Order: sequence, then structure tokens, then C-alpha cells
Amino acid sequence: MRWSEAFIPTLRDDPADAEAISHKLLVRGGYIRQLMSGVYSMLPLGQRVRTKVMKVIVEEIDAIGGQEFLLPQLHPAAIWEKTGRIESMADIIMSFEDNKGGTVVLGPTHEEIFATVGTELTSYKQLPQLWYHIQTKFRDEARPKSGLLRVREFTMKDSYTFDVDFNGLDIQFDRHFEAYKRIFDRLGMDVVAVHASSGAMGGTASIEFMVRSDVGEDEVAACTACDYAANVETARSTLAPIVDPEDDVAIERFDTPDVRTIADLESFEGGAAATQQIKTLVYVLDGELALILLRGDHALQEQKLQDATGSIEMRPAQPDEIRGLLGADAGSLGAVKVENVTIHADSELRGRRSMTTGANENDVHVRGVDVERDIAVDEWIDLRTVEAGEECPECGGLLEIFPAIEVGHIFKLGTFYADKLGLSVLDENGKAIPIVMGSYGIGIERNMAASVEANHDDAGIVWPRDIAPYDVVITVVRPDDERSTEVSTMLYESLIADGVEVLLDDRKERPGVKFADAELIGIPLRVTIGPRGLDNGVVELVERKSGDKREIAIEDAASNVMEFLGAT
RNA sequence: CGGGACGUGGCGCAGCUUGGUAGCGCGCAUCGUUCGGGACGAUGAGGUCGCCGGUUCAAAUCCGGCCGUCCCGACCA
Repeated sequence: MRWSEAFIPTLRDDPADAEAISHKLLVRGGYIRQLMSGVYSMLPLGQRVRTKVMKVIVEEIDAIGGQEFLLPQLHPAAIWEKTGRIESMADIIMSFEDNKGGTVVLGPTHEEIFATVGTELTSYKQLPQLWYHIQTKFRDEARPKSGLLRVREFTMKDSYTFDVDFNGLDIQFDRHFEAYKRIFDRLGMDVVAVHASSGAMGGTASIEFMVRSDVGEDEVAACTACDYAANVETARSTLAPIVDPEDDVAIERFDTPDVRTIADLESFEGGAAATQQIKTLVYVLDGELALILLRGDHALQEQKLQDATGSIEMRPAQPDEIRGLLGADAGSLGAVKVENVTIHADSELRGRRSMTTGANENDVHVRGVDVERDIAVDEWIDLRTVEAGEECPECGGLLEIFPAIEVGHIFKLGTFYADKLGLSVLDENGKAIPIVMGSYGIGIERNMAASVEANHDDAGIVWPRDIAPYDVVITVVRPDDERSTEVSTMLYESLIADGVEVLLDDRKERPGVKFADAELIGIPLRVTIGPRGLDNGVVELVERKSGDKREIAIEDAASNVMEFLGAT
């Protein structure tokens, strides 16, 4: 492509509405333009990168036996009703009424639809299967942000596996795990695989692939000593045991005027350290009030609560609901002797005694609480959010917590969809068995952006070879110089003949503008051709990533470019 | 959904407090001089000031409503 004929609208200034680096650079580099909140147009450069990201993914998924499909974006609402996800995903599902009055869902993902095709599977002999497609998804995110990182319309590669049993699923899951690692490596990103919550996917296990980044929306807890890593939504840690006094103390009420918080009670005369307090929260789980108990200094991890209870709708209770249930306001709540409501307690409270908590009467607390003796706990579960600096549950090392971008997510779905949509095959004995499914997603545009977040410098983007929009840019310093034009045209045509994707910067611009643009858009290799070098019979090769420059004899230019592209 | 900010040529912004019919930088066009790191000079094109309504002799500016965009939070496979 000749730059003089290309549409590459680069910008000198950062766009006013961009915050994330990838957002700024992709807009400034002429890759994307916003149409509305969370919806972007791919310009030619952007589309070239997008295509290459998809190519990398297709290669790696095909390599583990994937078969490419293309399923529709328009779905009948009825299918989504069958799995109940029209409810559980209601806040992000986009839908409309067609001319016949039927509700049409714009697909936010494709488990239901692949499963529907999968109903044609009838025999165990047909399994396993690995199906995938690359298709547009629509999700009405409450708050799109950071350019391509969080949008409402995007492309996703999603694959689905079908197996006769969980053993088969494990194999396909592991293959995806390895394929995904290869994909992210080729996209130029260091990923950490973390255990995650399966959320609304209805699955049994899932792994997220995370790239450390300040603009990431997820938080990862990772051990600095071993390879334990988990989304904070599921992360565990080991705490130093607390030894409570052995003697049996009785419960004792005491007045605590104006004490409303854990901190208040800590500093209150006759109060208690946060570690000696019980924090009592009231939640509404699928319409039912429930008490949540944690140690005073611990924070509730809502995702853990949701996962452990299997509830779909979850929210903190309103003040009037709390008063109706316990007869006091938040700040004076406790679970001692409370009945007729489910009590979920964090495991760290188990066996604790001499604890202090609210008395369910404003301005009154009780001390001397023996958790197991005095509270009718229904369920002991892990509910707390881990903190940086705590001990790794695997090796005892230190945990750190950092923000990260979720670039991929793989799920063991199990038989959820088989049960809901009737997927089964006959086994060797002629007996119907449910098909065990897995699903595996990678967001294309998010990965483009995440790659930029991971691969840039002050001058602009530094694309990894596999997804750069062009392999090499030939910068013609003086397009009005006859020799320069001659040599650059020759090299341009020779490289094209060899299958190299080359951008020839033949614009009538000053050299500084051309250099700056080449660096902004991030082409891995630049060949600079100008009278100064040609006088000495050389052209200059500049590697974008390192900035390393080499002078090469004119006649060796093409072979050196080929070598660079083949080698590094 | 709660809180905050913003909306003025293609891009980035000023003007609004103290109403008088729009300006700067970049970019763009033409010409000339330049030319290995974002040149200079000259001339020029380009704007329903987000939309609707109100106040006023007069509204980018004041008032009301709406829409849109961004940021923080909530939410989020």
C-alpha cells in the first residue's frame, strides 16, 4: 500500500475523551473511531490488525481440532428463556421486537445456539467435538470505557466442546488452556491464568487469562513465591491463627452510645479490636433475607457469597428491611440468638470466642460471644476478600494484588446446557447420556487494546510481528528525489513479490512527520531511503521495538528485510 | 442507577461571570522558500456555538427541559 493513497488519519493531539493509553494510541494512529458510547468503527489499519488477531486465534484453535462455524447474531428469545439466562443476563441483553411481534435477542454469547445445533448429536461415536466461530456479540454494558477494552458491540472467538463425560471435557479444557497460552504469547502479552468465578455461565470451573495492567478492571491475587494466582473474587489466603481465652465467658450486654462502625467500637472504652468483633451484614438473596457474618476487619467478597449460595439476585438489604428483621439499624446488628433467618458465616469465625458484636438494639453491643455456642450458623463458608500481604494458601509466600485485563476465559460448563436444551447421545449400551460441554472465549478487539497496553512506548504503538498491520514501512525521505523514488519502488515491489506486507510512505511530507507517524502506528520494521544514504549506496533499517539502526547496501535491503521478518 | 464534568469548523481549546451576532493553535487548499526527526511566509476554504423552548430590541453567553460524551462508584461471562 502506498501511504499517499491510504486512509490513515493520524492525530497529533490525544483525543479529549480518551484516558487509557491504548485508547489514545489507537485513535491517534488512525486505527479506530468512536461512533457512540461503546461502539467503534474499525478503520483500515484497525481492521488489518483485527483480521490478524483472528488469524492467530484460528490457527491455534484449528491446531487443537477446532471446526469453524458461523452462527447467527439474531436469536429467538424463546431459546434464552429455556436456559433462564434471559433473566440472569437481563441487564446486558439487547433485544427488539420484530415485525411479527416476536422478541429477538441480539446474541451476547452463543452457548444456547451452539447447544441447539448440538441437539443433532445422537451417538457417543460422534464425540468429542470442538466447534467454534468468530462472531459479533452485543452486550449493553452499563458503562463502556477505555476505548476498545470495554464495549457494547464486539467480536469474540468462542469455542464449545461436546464430550461424553467429564474426563473428555478435562482433556478439551486442557487443550484450550495450552492453545490460549500460545495465542496470548503471539499477541505479545504475558498472561497469568487464574481461577475464577463462573458467574452466570452455569459452570463447574473456570480459568481466566489475565494481563497485568493499570487500566484493568479485575483484581488478581498472586503469590510472589509460587504460581498460585486467582481472581480476588475467588482468591484464598492463610491467616495467622488467633488464640482466644480458654475460659467460658458469659454474654454481657453493654452500652455503646453513638458507636456505629467497627472502628468506633475499636476506639471505644471497653470495646474490642476489629479481630475480636463480628461484623453482621444483611443481604437479600433471591428475595430472602440472610445474615452474613465476618470478622470485624474482613470485607465481604460478594462473588463468593453468590457462588456459595447459588443465588441469582443479590443485594444488600435496605435500612427498613434490616430494622424489620433485627429491630435495630446497621451499626448495632448481631446474630446472637437470632432465628428464622439463614446465617452464612465466614470460616474464619469458626471456633472463635470472647467476641463482641451488636445487640440488635441501637447503642448497645454484647461481648463474650462464643460464635458456635451462641449463634445458629447455618453454613460455614469462605466469604472474605483476601488482602495484599496475606499468606499464600499453597506455599505460605506473600500474596500481592494487582489490576488486570481479562483477555480470555475458559469454562467447564458441565451438563447445564444439556439438561436445559436436551442434549444427549446414546452410549455403548444404548442408554441416553447428557453431553458435557465446555466454552472458551476470547474478545478480539479487547485483545487488540490489551496488546497495545502491553506494547507501546512514548512514540506510539509497538506491535508484535504477528498482528502488526504491515510488516515493514518504507520511509522515502525525499519523494521528489528521482533516485530515492527509484530505489524505494524497486524495494517495495520486490518485497511485495515475496509476500511481505509493506507500506510505502511516499507522501510529500517532511521527514520528521513521516518518522513520527511510522512510530505512532507501530510497524515493526522501517526502511529509510534518502539521498544521504543513497550517496553511500545504503539504506537504513530501523527496528521499531529497540530503535536499533543498521545501514545496509541497497542491493541487500530486500534480503535483510526478509531475514528480519523471518528471524526475530 | 448514584455522584461529577463537559458539549463552540476535521482535531485540541478560548470566549459565557459583566448578552451586541465567534476566535486561537493544529490540520486542510493554493503559491513560494525549505527538506534525514512533527519547517517558514503569503493567501484562502471551513462553524445551524448539541437539540427544543423561554427571557430580551438582541442569546454561544441568562433560565428551563431534553439529548449526547467522558470520569468515579454501583454493575459486569
